[in-house]
Amino acid sequence: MSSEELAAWGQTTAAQVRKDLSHFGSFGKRGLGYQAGELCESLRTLLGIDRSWKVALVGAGRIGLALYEYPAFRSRGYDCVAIFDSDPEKIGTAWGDQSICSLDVFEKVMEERGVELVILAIPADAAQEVASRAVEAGVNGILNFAPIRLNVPAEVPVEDVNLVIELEALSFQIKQRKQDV
Amino acid sequence: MSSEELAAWGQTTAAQVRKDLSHFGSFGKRGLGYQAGELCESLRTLLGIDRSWKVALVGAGRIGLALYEYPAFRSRGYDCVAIFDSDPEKIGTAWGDQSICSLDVFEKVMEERGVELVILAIPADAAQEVASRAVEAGVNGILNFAPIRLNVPAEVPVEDVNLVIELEALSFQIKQRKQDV
DNA sequence: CTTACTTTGTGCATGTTGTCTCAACGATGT
DNA sequence: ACATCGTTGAGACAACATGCACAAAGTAAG
Repeated sequence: MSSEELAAWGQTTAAQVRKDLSHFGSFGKRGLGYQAGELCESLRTLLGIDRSWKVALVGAGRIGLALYEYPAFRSRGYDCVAIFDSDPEKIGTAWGDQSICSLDVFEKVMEERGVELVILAIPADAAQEVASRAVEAGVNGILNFAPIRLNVPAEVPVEDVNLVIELEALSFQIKQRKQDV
Repeated sequence: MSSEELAAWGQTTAAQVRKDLSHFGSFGKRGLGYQAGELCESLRTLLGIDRSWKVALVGAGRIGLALYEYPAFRSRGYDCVAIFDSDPEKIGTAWGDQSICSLDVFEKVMEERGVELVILAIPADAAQEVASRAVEAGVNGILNFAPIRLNVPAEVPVEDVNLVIELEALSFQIKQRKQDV
């Protein structure tokens, strides 16, 4: 597969593909292109997705449920090993093979089950506190759905997913294009 | 409110705040700072979020439900005026005040209700077809949760939300930091 | 009025990112 | 063996974003 082909696939340019890949090493053969399977495997290793990760889900609301049931999740090696919620009515009930835990036992469960990633699917006003406790408990990274900027040490990466901002970005782009015309 | 204060709030530098704002005009008063309410209003207008948008939700699965029930949605002016699904068992049932429509009447409903934005919360293999039909029906923008790169004309903006990529980005960052140490 | 203080908006210098171009290299065919 | 073709990897260059520093401008106090 040539860089040209990869570029078409990823909506970018051939030069960009080659530069990005060469940043990590030399994967291609001149005159021939890249060996797809081999390249894929190398990239998986480089990206750290050649293994499975232990994930805890905080927040058993609708967003939490949608994530928990999302098939691509497990198939890509993200194993949900714990679910937490603060609602007493939910605690003790189960989703699939996971029973929902109280936040009172957060630290204990996190350590026992060796959680590496935390997904925050809770309201903004509770997110910072849970994030801090997760960091304290030694978590490696946080995926944050709450609409606030988490304050955590720089060595703990945070990825934010903010649906409202996504929609607002769309609105802005639409407005821009209408004005251009 | 000074640019310094705004910068701390948004985790950036004062110079960055001033430069970004000055890109759109001159909002501040020297020696005084920015008048928060006024600035907010100006930005809302500039971003195109000073009005409400008519949204159609395609896909009445768990992700669709989570989005539909997300309170920040409506409170920010995104009004869901239609829900579509391909599952015959869901068609005709209702969520709140919206009954779920068949994709057979997609074009008709889109026009009747004046839909401006489409949210795709459906599997990857159905997303491209619906996206094309939405463009054909004159949609202004697409928020895409399906894990594929949609092929649409450049004048229709698309925002992608890909949860797996988000997690993989986290995995990569974690791996990087562990190696640095 | 004048002086001291605060804060913006912008020119400039620096670093990062994306694009173009081309020599090096491997494969293929004569 | 040799020439030709196709493709990579890297260096040069342009475009862009970021951070710094300062003049301009406005406030406040004596």
